[in-house]
Amino acid sequence: MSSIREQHKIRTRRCILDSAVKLFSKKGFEQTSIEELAREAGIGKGTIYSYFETKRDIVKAFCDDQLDYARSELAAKTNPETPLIDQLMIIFMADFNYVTDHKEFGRVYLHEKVFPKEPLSEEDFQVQNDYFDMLYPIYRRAQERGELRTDLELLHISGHIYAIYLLMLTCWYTGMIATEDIGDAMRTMMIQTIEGLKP
Amino acid sequence: MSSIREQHKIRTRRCILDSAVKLFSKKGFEQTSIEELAREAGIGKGTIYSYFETKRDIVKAFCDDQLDYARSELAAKTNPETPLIDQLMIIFMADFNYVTDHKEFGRVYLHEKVFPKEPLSEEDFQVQNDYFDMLYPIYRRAQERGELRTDLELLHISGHIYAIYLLMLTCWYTGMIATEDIGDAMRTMMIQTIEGLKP
DNA sequence: TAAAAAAGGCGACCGCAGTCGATTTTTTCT
DNA sequence: AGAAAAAATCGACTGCGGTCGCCTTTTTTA
Repeated sequence: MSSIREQHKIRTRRCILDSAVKLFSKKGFEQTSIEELAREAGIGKGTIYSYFETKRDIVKAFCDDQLDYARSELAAKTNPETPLIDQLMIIFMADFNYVTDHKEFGRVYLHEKVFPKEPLSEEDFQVQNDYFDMLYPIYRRAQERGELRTDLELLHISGHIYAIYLLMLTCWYTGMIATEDIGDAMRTMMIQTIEGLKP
Repeated sequence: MSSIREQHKIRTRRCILDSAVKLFSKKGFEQTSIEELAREAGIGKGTIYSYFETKRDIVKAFCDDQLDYARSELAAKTNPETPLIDQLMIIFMADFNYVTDHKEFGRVYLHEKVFPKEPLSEEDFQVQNDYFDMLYPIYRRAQERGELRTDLELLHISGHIYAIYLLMLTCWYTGMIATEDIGDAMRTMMIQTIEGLKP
């Protein structure tokens, strides 16, 4: 039963997130105050805190939604029979482009997700697992085609690729690699990952 | 010429850092206020800001000092003729143990260093380069012994190993891997890095 | 050595993230 | 429908990070 109250809550939540995207993108995360955000959303300051626990949680909620959506879209776009490296590039460059397009959001989100203050909540673990679940079939298929070793755990393969993705992110945020060079760098490192460092 | 003023400044800076270590370790970074820190150090609040630009910079300064020291110590401890994997484990587990012993410091430091708000300053780049310079001889020697491919750039090799280190850090901070299992996990992933994912 | 200049120290003050109790709106009960 | 309970909204308030201009200490100048 979707009462007036429930509908209203959903609408208010959306409104807060929309206002946040607008203001954080325009002025930056730190430079936007909660009061400003409340004004933009047409509600009181305290109300925001009954929807989100902290300012950073607003970013987190938005990014979780976006990634969820982006990844479901993506599943349809990748052809599971193309070479692994090509699939990886499509998947991770999509994520990466999202970050470069929303630098402020990405930074706050990554701080929370990669080096959180407290261990991940049950719910956050689930988001992480859903992500891995999406990738496992791709790796398994690549194993079947003989592109990946079959004596490795899928978890370790997933982790390894993710590590390279993190490396690319930090290289970009620190300014070591320019936006336009990321594609090449990512491909190089992904290939190196698959081939190994050993002669 | 080391005037009264200069000596006093050095002593005050040390005092701030010592007080910070004490309080941040005991109560946590966010839970310690600058006023408290100033009281502990026996100086005024404003004075702290003539030594450090922000609260996080205090952590950054401390960690930079510590890592610098720890790495110089380490150079002496590793035998360049032992197998690469053993050298890597000694180096990266030393860094890692430092982080597990100073979780709060590590977290703030990693946020700044891995996903900074602004691209790294010239000075911070230098710290990064010094670190790489320390590792290059190790990789080069491993290439000469036939443990690593010689057709790869040292930068890419370094980056790859660093990526695995970052992965271990995030697994620990998110609670995916317990402290006592990190050693095994790191070794597994390092070996996988060297061997590659390809059959 | 006295005065001028420079550097350092300081805490009241400002703006903002987050809290809390009072108030309004919606739902449930009779 | 009306009363009581529950949920949601709100903005004044609190505590903290960071600033700024005034005061003290040290150094330089003459």
